[in-house]
Amino acid sequence: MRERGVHAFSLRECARRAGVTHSAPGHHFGDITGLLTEVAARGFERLTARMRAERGDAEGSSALHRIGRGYVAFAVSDPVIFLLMFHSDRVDRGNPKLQSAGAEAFGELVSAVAAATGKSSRDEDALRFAWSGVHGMAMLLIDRRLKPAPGERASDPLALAEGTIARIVHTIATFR
Amino acid sequence: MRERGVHAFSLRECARRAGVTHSAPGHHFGDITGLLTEVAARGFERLTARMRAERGDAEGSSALHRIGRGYVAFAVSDPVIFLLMFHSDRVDRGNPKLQSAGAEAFGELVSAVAAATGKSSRDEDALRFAWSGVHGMAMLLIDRRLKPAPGERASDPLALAEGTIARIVHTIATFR
DNA sequence: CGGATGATCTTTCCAGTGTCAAGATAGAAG
DNA sequence: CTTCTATCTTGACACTGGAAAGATCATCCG
Repeated sequence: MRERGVHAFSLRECARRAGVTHSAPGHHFGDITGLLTEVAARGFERLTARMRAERGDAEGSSALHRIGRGYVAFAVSDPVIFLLMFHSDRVDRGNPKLQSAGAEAFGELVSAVAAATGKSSRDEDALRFAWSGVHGMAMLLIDRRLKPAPGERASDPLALAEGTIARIVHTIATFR
Repeated sequence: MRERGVHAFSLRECARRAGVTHSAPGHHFGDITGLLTEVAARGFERLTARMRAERGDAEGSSALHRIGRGYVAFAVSDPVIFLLMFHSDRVDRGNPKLQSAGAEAFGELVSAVAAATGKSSRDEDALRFAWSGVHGMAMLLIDRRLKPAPGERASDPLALAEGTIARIVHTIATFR
């Protein structure tokens, strides 16, 4: 999948590399959607882990900044899986494991936003704002749609995100 | 494509519905990537038209708000094509027609951001912030990942975006 | 010990797919 | 009247996902 994109992924090639016959995968995952759904679910688990690691024990708006950085970093480091997780029409969105893995990742964002706003009750507006900004950043970076400003180094795509993330966090921290 | 997603699109079924034989499309578009690329390019032309129509003759930060609304509205009204345009691995990103159509759509955003900031020189930070926010909003709405706040009607997905777009625009208008 | 059970994988088959090469058709150009 | 070009067809090939049926084998239970 990483080599040639989701569309080029094939059960048979997958089985070949695993050293089994072409219908062994079908036995374990039902069909190709089942397999991709499992891969996506594990992707969400990895996203959660990445965000937690990046957050560490940070508090306040620093926590949100780091969660955002972890989110974008994960997307950039594994773009094909990230796209599969969020925007592929080849996964089963109703799958319970996928849903709960997604919800857990989302929970990290919720708690970080709460840390940044200092509010006890969930602020849906702040959540939407934060998620949209960070997710859009991730998607645009994946597609290499953002160009470095004049004088800015482009070597690390994450560096391009840093300023925007800071701006998002700052805006949220001053939400009223 | 709209009926069953990009992954289920088939040249042969396409030809069947067009009333021609299975390899007529190949003659016109080379291969399936060529056809999808053409569809994506026309998608960008429609996106541009949609944003222009929504902007009308608005000026200042109102212009940016409307451009953002047009962007999101297009994405929500034709999600499969929007996804194809931005994040499919089945289009040829190097295609000149696709690139120029994309650049023209981007130009609308650039000019709207300039209108909102009032700056004459292009502000890359503001651009990134605006584009990330609006694009992320569009993607999350497409995937139905945003839930209405308590007491908020969910009937129209665009309504969920309105507040966030306003917040983005306001933040940009006060960029310094 | 010995049979039942269930998990894992294989074999075989089918309809469907993208792509290619070669040919047909027909209108326009000269 | 010939040539050219665009459009499409015919026929073939290797590949795909999936279904059905069977093989192998460890484990459990009496």
